[in-house]
Amino acid sequence: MLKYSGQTRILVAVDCVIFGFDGENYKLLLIQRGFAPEKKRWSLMGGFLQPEERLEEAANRILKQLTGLENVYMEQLHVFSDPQRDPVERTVAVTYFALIDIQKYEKQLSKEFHAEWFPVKEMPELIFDHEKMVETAKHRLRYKAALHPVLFELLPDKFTLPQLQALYEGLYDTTFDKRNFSRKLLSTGLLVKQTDKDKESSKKGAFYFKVNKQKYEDDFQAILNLIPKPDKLSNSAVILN
Amino acid sequence: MLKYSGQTRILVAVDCVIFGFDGENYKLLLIQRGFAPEKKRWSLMGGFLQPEERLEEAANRILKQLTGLENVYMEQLHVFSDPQRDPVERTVAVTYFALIDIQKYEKQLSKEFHAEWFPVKEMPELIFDHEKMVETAKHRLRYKAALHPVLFELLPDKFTLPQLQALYEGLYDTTFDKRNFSRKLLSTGLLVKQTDKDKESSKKGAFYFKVNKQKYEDDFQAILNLIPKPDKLSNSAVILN
DNA sequence: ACAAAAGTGTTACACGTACACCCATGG
DNA sequence: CCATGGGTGTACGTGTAACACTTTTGT
Repeated sequence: MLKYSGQTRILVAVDCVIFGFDGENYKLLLIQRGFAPEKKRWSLMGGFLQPEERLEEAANRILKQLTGLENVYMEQLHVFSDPQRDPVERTVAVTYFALIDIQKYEKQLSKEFHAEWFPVKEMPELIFDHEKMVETAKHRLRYKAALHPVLFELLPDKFTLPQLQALYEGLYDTTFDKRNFSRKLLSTGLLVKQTDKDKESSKKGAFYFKVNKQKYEDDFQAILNLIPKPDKLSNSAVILN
Repeated sequence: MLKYSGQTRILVAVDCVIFGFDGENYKLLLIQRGFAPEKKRWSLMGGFLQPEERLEEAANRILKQLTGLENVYMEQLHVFSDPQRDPVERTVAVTYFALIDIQKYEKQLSKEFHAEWFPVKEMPELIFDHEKMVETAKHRLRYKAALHPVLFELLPDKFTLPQLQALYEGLYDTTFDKRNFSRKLLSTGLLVKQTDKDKESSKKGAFYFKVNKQKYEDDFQAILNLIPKPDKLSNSAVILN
C-alpha cells in the first residue's frame, strides 16, 4: 500500500473544539489526560485519523465518544502543522468545531474521559497548541454567527427571546437593545412563536420559540445581519476580535 | 521517531488552487502530469508535506516552484480526506487557494511542469477530486470577496475602475451599475487616484488607481459590502453559488 | 462628426438605530 | 402593591439602488 516512494507519512490527528452555552456563559468541553506525557493536563478531545476513515467521520466518532451525540453541527476549522507542535511525534492536527445543546449532553461528566465543561473565560491551560485552536474557533464562531444563524445550534428546541439575546450578547461580550434585537431576529422568519411560556426566569414568563427548520436550512447560507452596528468602526471591532 | 504506537501514518499532500485574472476572465493555473498514473491529464499543482515543514511553507514552496512568485495571497481552504481519493495510496490533501497578478507570472509557461492558464469556465477534466477542490475554492472566493477587499490581489499595482468592476462582475457573473460601483468602492477609502491614465482600452482613457496599503491592511478584516444587493433573495443567490 | 468608453449627481426607499413606556405575574 | 423581567412602536438618519446625461478623444 506504500506506493509513493521516498515520501514521509505523518500522523493525522483530529481535535474537536466543542462549544456549549448554559444560558449565561459559553462553555468548552475539555478532557483531562490520564496518561503521560502531559498527564493530568487539560486538552481538547481528539484522536487519530484511521486508515479507512474520512476526517468528518473521525470527528463525529470522537464527538460521539465524548458526548454520546450524533448529528451535531460541526465544521472543519483549520489544520495546525507546526513540526514541533506535538513533542512526541510529528503530527498534523485537523481541528473541527462543534456546537451542541448542552442539555443534550448525555454522558456522565468525567465518566470515561474525565471530561468537564469550562467557561470559555476561565479555561485551564491546555496542552500543545490547543489554546491556539480554541482562539481560532472562537474567532470563527464570532465571524460565522454575525452572518449566519448558527447559534441556534447551541439552544434547545424550545427557547425564549431573552435566552437567544443572552446567547448573542455573550458571544460578542456586549449588550443589544432588546427591541431592535427581537425585531431583527423575528424579521428573519426563522422563529416560530409557541403558545407556551418559560416561567423559570421571570414572573411574567417569556414565550418559547422554535426554529422554522425549513427556512433555517434554506437561509443558512444567506448573509444575514444578525448583530447590530452601533457605528462603522465598532462594528468591525465587534466582529473580528 | 515513531512513538504513538498502533497508529497509521498517512501521506499529506498540499494542492494549490491558483487564480489569475486577465482583464476579462478568471483563470486557473494547471499542470499536465508527465508521468503515470493519470499521465497527460491535468491537475492542480501539488506536492507532499515534508518532515520538517509546515503546511503554509509547503504551499509557498509549491507556488514558488510553479510560478516563481513569493509573498502571494494564500489561504488554507479545506482538507479532502476520502480514503479512496488517491487510488495510488491513501493521501489526505490540504488545499490552499492563491490569488496572483497574472502579469507577474514569471516562469515560461510549460517550461518545467507543462503548466497552462485555463479560463475557469473552460477547464479540462482534472484528476482525482481536484475538480471538487476547484469548486470549493470558487465558492470560498465568492464568499470572501463579497465581504473583504481581497480581489485587489489579482490586479497589478496600478489598475482602473473599469478593470476593477470587470473583476467583480466576472466573479459573480453579473453586471453592476458603474455609478454605484465606483461610489461604493471609492467610499471605502482603499483607492488612491493616480494622475495618469490607461489609454489602452478606450479613447478617453481611464484613471489609474492604487491601493492604499495601510488602509488595506487595517480594513481587510472589516466586513465591507462590496457587492450590490438588488434585493434580498438574489443577494443570497449571488453570494453563495 | 461620430463612436466608444469614462465619469458624475439626484431621488426614493429600505433598513437600522435610538429611545421609553406598558404588561403580566409572583411574592 | 410592588418589583422584576417581558414585550412592543415611532421617528430619524444612513446607506443603497435606480436611473441618464456629459466628457473626452481617436478615427
